[in-house]
Amino acid sequence: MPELPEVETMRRGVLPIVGSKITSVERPECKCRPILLKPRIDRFQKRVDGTKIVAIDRLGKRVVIRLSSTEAIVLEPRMTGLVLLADPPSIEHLRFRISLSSKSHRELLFWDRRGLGTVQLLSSAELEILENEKLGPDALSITAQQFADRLGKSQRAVKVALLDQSAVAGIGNLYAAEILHVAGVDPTTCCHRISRSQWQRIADGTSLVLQEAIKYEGSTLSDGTYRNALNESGGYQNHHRVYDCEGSKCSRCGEATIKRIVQAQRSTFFCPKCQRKRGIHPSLGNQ
DNA sequence: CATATGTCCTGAGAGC
DNA sequence: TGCTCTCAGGACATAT
Repeated sequence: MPELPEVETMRRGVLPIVGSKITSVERPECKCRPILLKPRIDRFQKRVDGTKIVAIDRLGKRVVIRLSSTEAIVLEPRMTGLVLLADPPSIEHLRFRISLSSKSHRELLFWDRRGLGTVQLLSSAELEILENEKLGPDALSITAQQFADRLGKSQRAVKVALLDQSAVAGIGNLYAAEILHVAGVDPTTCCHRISRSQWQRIADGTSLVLQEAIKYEGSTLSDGTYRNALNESGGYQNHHRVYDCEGSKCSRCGEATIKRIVQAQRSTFFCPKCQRKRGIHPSLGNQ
C-alpha cells in the first residue's frame, strides 16, 4: 500500500527518464476492469505525444510527471499500483504504458493488480488546485504548528485524523501507527486533547519515521505487492516497530506486547505502555 | 461544515 | 481437494 515513502521511492526510481520525450501512450489489453484514465486514451495521446518530461515530483501519495506542455501526468497507485521502468510482476495487470525516446529506458509502466489506482493528465491549473486546496502540507516537512492549526480542534482520534490527506499529505495506515509509536501517543486520543509538546513529538516522529522508511525504500508487506521502479522489494518491513507486530514485545519499553485494535475499519497497532493517555491515572481494582 | 460509512478491486488465507 | 467467505486499505461518494 504505497504511502509517502513508497511513492517517494518510486519517484526517485524513475528520475532517469527526465529529459526524455514521450513518443506514445497506450492502454494495454487487460482482461480485468480498466483503471480510471482521464481523459480517455485518444485525447490523452494527442495532448502528450511529442512532449518532453521536464521534472518528476511527488504530491502526497502521487507521482507527478511534469511535461514541457506545462501539463502533468499524475499517477496514483492507491493500494497496489506500481510505477516501473523494469518488467512488471505480471503482464496481466499492466494498465498504462508511456513509450519514450530514451536509449536507456524505452518505457515507463503503470501496473496495478487490484486496479484501484488512477492515471490522470492535469493542466497546471488543475494540479495547483490539487496541491493548494485539496492536500494538506507534505508530511515530510510538516511542522508541529501546522499539525496543531489543522487538527488541534478536531474531535477525531489522532490516528484516524493522520490519514486525512487534506490535513497532512502522505501518511497512510501503516506509517500513522509507526509515527504515533515513536511519538508515544495513544492512537485513540482525540485531537483536541493533544498538547503542544505531543504535537511536537508527532511532528518529529513523522519526519523520523518517513525518512527512515525512505532510506530503506519503503515497506514490502507479506503480500509482496510493493516494489520499487526496478521491481525490487523494499526493506523497511524489517524495521517496523508496531505495524503487523501484534503479540511481539515492544522494542521501545521492552516489556509490553504490541496490540491491535480497529479504528475506522482499519487496523491500528500500538504499545499500550508506551502510548498511554496522559493525566488520568488508570482506575485501580477493576481488572 | 465536520465526521462517519459504504464502495471499488483482487488475491491470499481460513474454514469447512 | 475445492468451494465460499473474509480481509487488506488507498481515496472518493454519499449519508448523517
